[in-house]
Amino acid sequence: MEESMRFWRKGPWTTEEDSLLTEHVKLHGEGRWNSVARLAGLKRNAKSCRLRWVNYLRPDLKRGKITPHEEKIILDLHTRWGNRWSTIARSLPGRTDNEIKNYWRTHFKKKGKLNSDDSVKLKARLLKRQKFQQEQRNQIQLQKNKEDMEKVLLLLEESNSKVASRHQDMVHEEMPSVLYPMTFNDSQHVVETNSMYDDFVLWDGLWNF
DNA sequence: AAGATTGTCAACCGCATCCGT
DNA sequence: TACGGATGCGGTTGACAATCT
Repeated sequence: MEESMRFWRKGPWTTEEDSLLTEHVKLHGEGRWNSVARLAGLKRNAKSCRLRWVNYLRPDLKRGKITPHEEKIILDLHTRWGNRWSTIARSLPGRTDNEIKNYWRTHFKKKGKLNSDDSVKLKARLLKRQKFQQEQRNQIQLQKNKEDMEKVLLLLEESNSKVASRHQDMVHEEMPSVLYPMTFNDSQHVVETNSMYDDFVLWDGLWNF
């Protein structure tokens, strides 16, 4: 109650406030931002303290411009996740969600409006690459599954044929689920891959929507 | 040179979710 | 299980700088 009546300072942080907050977090660690504000002698609310620390004072922050490599990652992940900035930020050590959000808005959102064709082409290129990578992963998995199946069949052949035939159904049921896809033929596999791709496109569209 | 426009980024706000009681 | 406070997230704002006319 008393806290809500308190007059909180707003606007840009001063160097004194920064050092007070930094010292306090160094001593007591992150979290409990309400008490941080009080104990550090700051006239700032909890949210303001947390934001200042996370976006500006944290020692592991990377300063300077977003590199082309980071830009590529941002584009890639935004295609996949949409505006989930904190999720994207986790893949870019030293960069904050706020930074990435600002970068996206200034560099891509407007460009998208001015030249939607370029944006569409870029997105299509990224999707194509992702589809290719996904198919490669599927191929690897398929190959692995075939090898596993051959091992299982070998074991089955080695066992008594009568016992094997009596328990074949059971063995199949107990087979690890990861082996199931290998029962598909190639054409079925392509269908499965394409439907996964369609799902991805659909979800991507929904995110952007 | 000066005003207008655009770009950048720190900070705020409201809402959602988490977590302890 | 319900409630309230703490925390996190994404959208938005506003101040300042840079660029344009």
